[in-house]
Amino acid sequence: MSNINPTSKPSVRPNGNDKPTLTADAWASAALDAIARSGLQGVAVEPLARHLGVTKGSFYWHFANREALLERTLQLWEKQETDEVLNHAQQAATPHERVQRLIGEVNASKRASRIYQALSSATGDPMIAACVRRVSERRLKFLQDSYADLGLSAHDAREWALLTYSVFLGTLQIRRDIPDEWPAADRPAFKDYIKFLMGALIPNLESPADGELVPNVAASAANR
Amino acid sequence: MSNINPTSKPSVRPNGNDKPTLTADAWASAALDAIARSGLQGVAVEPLARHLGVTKGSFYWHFANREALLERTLQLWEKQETDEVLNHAQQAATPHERVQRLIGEVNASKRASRIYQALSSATGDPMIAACVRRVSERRLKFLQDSYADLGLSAHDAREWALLTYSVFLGTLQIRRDIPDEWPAADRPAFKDYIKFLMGALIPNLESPADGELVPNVAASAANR
DNA sequence: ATCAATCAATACGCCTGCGTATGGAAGTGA
DNA sequence: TCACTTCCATACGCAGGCGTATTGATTGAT
Repeated sequence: MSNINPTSKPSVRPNGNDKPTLTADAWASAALDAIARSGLQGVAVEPLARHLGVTKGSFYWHFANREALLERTLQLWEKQETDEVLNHAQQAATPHERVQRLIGEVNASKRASRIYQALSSATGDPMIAACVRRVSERRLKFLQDSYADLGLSAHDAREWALLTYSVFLGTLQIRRDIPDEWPAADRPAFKDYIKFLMGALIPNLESPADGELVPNVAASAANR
Repeated sequence: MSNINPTSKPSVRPNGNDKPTLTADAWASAALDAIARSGLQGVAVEPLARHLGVTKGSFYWHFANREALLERTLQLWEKQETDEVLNHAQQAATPHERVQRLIGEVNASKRASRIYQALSSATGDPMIAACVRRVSERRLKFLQDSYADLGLSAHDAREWALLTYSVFLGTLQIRRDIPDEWPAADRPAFKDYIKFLMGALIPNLESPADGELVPNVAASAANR
């Protein structure tokens, strides 16, 4: 009898001592690591089994097939992505600080960036595409809401959100493609550039003389 | 005897009528198409041979192995990428217009975006990484030079180039991940957002009162 | 103590892609 | 015409991943 049960089934039987007996989520977690390392093709049953120190016999008890593992892995990723990343910025009190935190997030783990890009470039699988879509839309809406809370109109908030999110995504890719061109986090140039980004990505709302918003970036010269 | 010749060998023997006899570049071109369609794993000898209507026997005459095809394909991509994309912007007279053209390029072919991302996510192969790195560095330097020609200092030009390039890359990814959130090129919201981008990504150099450059984005309210 | 359920190992067949070996057809030069 | 080159087909062995079938070991319940 195979465990076709797609939902959760902890079965975390500590077993007393040495053999923890794997969980479906353990496989999904390992699959996520594999995506970060080797892309989507890293999600292969036999290599994963070897990595976990077991054989295929274990896998096909927990999952019907590779597709099922992929589905579970995507659920795990989507949950982590929205819970951890967005909640971090969500906790910020002011919308101003919320956007700031998201911008600072560009220096976050390369792992998340690699997973995202690996999934994003998997254009074939509609399940993956839908998952990436949901995650990306949620991020964008979060940004748009933040800008709206800053006092921008829906139209302007959308434009600023698109701008900032594209900077976020693009920066992740730059850090991957040409890491040498990106200032290391411990060098002064890093904080310098982050300040520049803050100025460029946060509208200046101080001159509503005619009732219109006039966003201005901070003077980059002030950063030096 | 195999054709280990890595350099060019046209051998475009029209053959008179119906069988054009393939070229190494024909294989490379097909491989590039495959990357755009199915990612790096699309570069497989037998599927490509089927696609071209021949068998492996043809391939292993033109190339030593799959790696050699990849190398040739990367050369082709690098050439097209720098020649076609950058030259288009290069022709612009003023640096201001040069940056504008690059920004407008975000609406360019999805094919180029897919190829770039597929190669970028191939972190394993150092040959691919080096190629992506060269292409990306060239683009960034082009942007930096453009901003420098605009009158910015080397430091400021670098920051603006990083910003604009990240917007460029990020926008390509947004258009792939959440195409519905991106205004279609034929709708007024598109030109609207492009204008917004121009304002946000082109520094305003009109107030050098104290000799310092004070870049400002244009009022987004002016776009409506 | 026994029985059933849980989890995993082993062994098998299948498919697909890589690379090689060999031969063959079409043109080319002598 | 005969040798030789160019380009491709065919056939083969190999490796690796997927999925199945079967068996085995450990545990929990009765």
